[in-house]
Amino acid sequence: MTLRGIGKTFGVSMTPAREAVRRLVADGGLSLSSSGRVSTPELSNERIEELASIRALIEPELASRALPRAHLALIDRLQAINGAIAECAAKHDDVGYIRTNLEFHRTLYLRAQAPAMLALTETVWLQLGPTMRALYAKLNRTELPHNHRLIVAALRAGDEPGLRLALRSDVTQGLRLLAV
Amino acid sequence: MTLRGIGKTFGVSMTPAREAVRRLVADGGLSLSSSGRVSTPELSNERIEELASIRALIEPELASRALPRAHLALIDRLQAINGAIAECAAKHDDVGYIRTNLEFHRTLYLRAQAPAMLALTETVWLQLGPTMRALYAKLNRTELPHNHRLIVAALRAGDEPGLRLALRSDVTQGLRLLAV
DNA sequence: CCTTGGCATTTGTGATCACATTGCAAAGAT
DNA sequence: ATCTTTGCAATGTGATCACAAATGCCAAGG
Repeated sequence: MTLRGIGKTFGVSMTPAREAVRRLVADGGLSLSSSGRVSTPELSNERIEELASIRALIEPELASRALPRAHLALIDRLQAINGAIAECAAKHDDVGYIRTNLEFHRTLYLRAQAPAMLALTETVWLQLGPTMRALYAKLNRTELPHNHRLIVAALRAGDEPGLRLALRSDVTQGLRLLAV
Repeated sequence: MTLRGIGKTFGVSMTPAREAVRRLVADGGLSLSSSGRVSTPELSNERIEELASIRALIEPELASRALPRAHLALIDRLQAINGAIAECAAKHDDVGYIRTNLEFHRTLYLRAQAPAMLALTETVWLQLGPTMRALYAKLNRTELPHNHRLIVAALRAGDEPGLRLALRSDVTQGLRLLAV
């Protein structure tokens, strides 16, 4: 991946390509080695465990803040997204699965009215991007929506501790499988 | 603040100045309005409360992870930094106070061996920068080191719940005064 | 005196250029 | 045959240029 190549790919010059790459590096999605060559960051088990811990800290808090504001229309939308996730799983569409899965979380967290927390969470997602790709390639995809159903059920019941627990499970369960 | 002015200030051209500004914007330290003009971000009470909540979530976790690795030399260094903080408070050196205060936290968190968490925390500190500046200008500075002494004491005693509590108090206490 | 319209200056963005450094590869020596 | 060295191509960085848009100012009219 060269700056000139990226620029030519998107029909722009070097300058915007450099901007984008530097921003990705600043957010942790890419790591630049010495002499500025960019590379996908190394995915050590410690790093994965750490990022999963961050998700387990912040995302239940976001869900808890979204709970009082979650009305029925939102819950229905979440259930619809769950259906789309199952559809992607059936079609073995990995990237669609990951994208829709994150859309489920983002849709819920948007209701939390906590933009800084959401931005931090998305930063963590960005850093986990290659990891998720590797994870869901070797994962049995029929089990994950179970946690999502628990989340929706807790939202309907207004069960705040259950919601936090379901989030924590959903976040850590998948990533724990990768840290072997 | 113009890009050309920043560049001339540091003796470089527009390009590196633009890089730096865009990076600060990406990290939340500055906010660019429409048409790319940079400005210090608005500090609403909700935003301050949200950032304080993030600190209250992550920093006790970092301290808890640092606790098993905190040997005596580290604790002595923390106590020395505490002395420097008191010195800055006596000299009414606001910026030195804030800088040394953050150095106290960073020194502790470095032992947690959690670079991603530390990076996220520093991002939050960056976003709180102007707020801290406004806070410690109107604050009685003789009370804050009390929490730091609690932190050091909990480290010496190996008291993990006490450490978490002291961190949470230290983080939220100051910022709560500003959200009036 | 206030408001509004237009104009000039300024500013950010994107492109292109020049240069130093790195990486690769080919050729020669052991 | 393999290792080393040397040279070239390619890449990132910083500077400068061209352009479009926005901001501020000044004047003219109400």
